[in-house]
Amino acid sequence: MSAVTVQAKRPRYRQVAEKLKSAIEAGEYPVGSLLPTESELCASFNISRYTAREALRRLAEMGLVSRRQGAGTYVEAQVETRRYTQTLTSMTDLLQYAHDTEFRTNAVGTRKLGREEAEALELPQGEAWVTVAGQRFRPGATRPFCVTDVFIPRRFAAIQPRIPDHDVPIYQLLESRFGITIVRITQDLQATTLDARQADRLGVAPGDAALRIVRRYYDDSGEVVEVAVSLHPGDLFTYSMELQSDAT
Amino acid sequence: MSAVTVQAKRPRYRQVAEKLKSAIEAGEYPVGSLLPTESELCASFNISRYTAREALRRLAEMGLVSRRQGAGTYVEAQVETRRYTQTLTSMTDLLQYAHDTEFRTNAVGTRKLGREEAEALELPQGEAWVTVAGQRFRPGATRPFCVTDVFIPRRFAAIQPRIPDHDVPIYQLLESRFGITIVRITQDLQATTLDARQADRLGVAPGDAALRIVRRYYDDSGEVVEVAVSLHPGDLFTYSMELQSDAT
DNA sequence: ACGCCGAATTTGTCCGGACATATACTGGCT
DNA sequence: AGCCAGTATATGTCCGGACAAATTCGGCGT
Repeated sequence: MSAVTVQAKRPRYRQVAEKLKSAIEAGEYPVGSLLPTESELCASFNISRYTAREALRRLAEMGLVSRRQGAGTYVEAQVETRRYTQTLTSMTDLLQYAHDTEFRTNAVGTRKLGREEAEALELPQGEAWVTVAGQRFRPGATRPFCVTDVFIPRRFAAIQPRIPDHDVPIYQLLESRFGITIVRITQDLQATTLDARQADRLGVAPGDAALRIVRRYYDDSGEVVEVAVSLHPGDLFTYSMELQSDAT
Repeated sequence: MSAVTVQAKRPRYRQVAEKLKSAIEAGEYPVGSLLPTESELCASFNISRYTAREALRRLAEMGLVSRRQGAGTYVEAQVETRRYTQTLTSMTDLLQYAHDTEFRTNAVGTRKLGREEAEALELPQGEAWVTVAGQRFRPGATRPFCVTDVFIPRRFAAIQPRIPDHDVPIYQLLESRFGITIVRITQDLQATTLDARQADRLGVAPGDAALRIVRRYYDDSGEVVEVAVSLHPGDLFTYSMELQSDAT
């Protein structure tokens, strides 16, 4: 039995994809330039169009190239950027609130923001917003692990009656009620020191450390559809996230 | 000009994929069961195998089904979970440290963790770890916006000489030096109150609020290859993240 | 200069067929 | 009962061809 190099026999389209990937990495096809056309690849590699397309599809999935009908295959990146993805399925993942936590709505209303408030949230101050204030409790707890202030543009005011005792996140209420889709979410997390009013709402002492999370939800037109500000006592809450590498 | 319903003509494979998706959502094919085979789909929809495969490929990309050669197409989920992805290309994204910030290494060494320390980090306490302590400064700043403690398993001790004035993240050093791949990262963020020693390292007053971030890096075998603990003064640092919905 | 139209080009969709490879199943042997 | 080989089945790889749809670009006319 001879010691054969265990070079796993890879499919042709994979070999072609790897050759092209190397060429891109070597700078042979700079970012923005066009890759050879499918028929050119067929000729130079002596393969069928199926194999060429399969190779290009893999490169596109890696994010190295993009393809446009009628135009060609453009080089998008010189190296494959590893992507880590965070999968959000329910509020549990993003908001980290187990479904059995209890939300108590303290106030729902519509008002214009004061200048200070608008600046702190980086929102236009002239407009009126639907505002929701609430607390969130773990089962059996007497002291909330979160107080939240939510701001929603006035055009979604019809959502107000569904706010108290909602058991899905407000952004999902907006999605189903108004047929919009949240395509982008930003989150800012910062440590702050609680002032007297905040500490009172959280049931802790003023001056304690708290985690402040500002979430902004954007629809496909880029408009803000919700801003949520949460305060968590430092000893009661940890924000955990897990990032998985996209296996290729 | 008549008001024609702009029902865009969709390709056949897309129509087939949508039909199958609806059937899965309706519970016709429960999770774990087998979808019809390609040849069955060819017959029932009167399509070629190419079209059937293309439809199934879309379902697989949506995460609804998985395919195994020789076995068949298994239903993996009843509904498409919207996935939001966070792309990490460089340290800027994950660590949020611009490349022009300056890292000062305070100490590099090897030691066993004390019991308290090991428990706080949820690490085994018997083993020796390479430890790195450092501060990070913004250009021109006199006070650090971050102090970091890094723990690395002893088998990577050879990395130590490359630690001081590293300009790529340590986990990338480990990847290139030891040929490992980080496939999973977890991050825990919490607000804490600084004790005297921590405040001193950060150059702020004891009792101030700080953001504590614990990052754990895992390789493909599930082993921890690095644990990093960062402390950020509340007034100097905001952790921002942006999640993009995967357009389908 | 400007816009419109048609031709050429390029990728997208779809078909039929063939063989390879992984998996599951069946039946016989020990 | 348990192992093993053979067979059937399912997806994976690959080919050749055809037409559709989007894009590009040159030329023509105004």
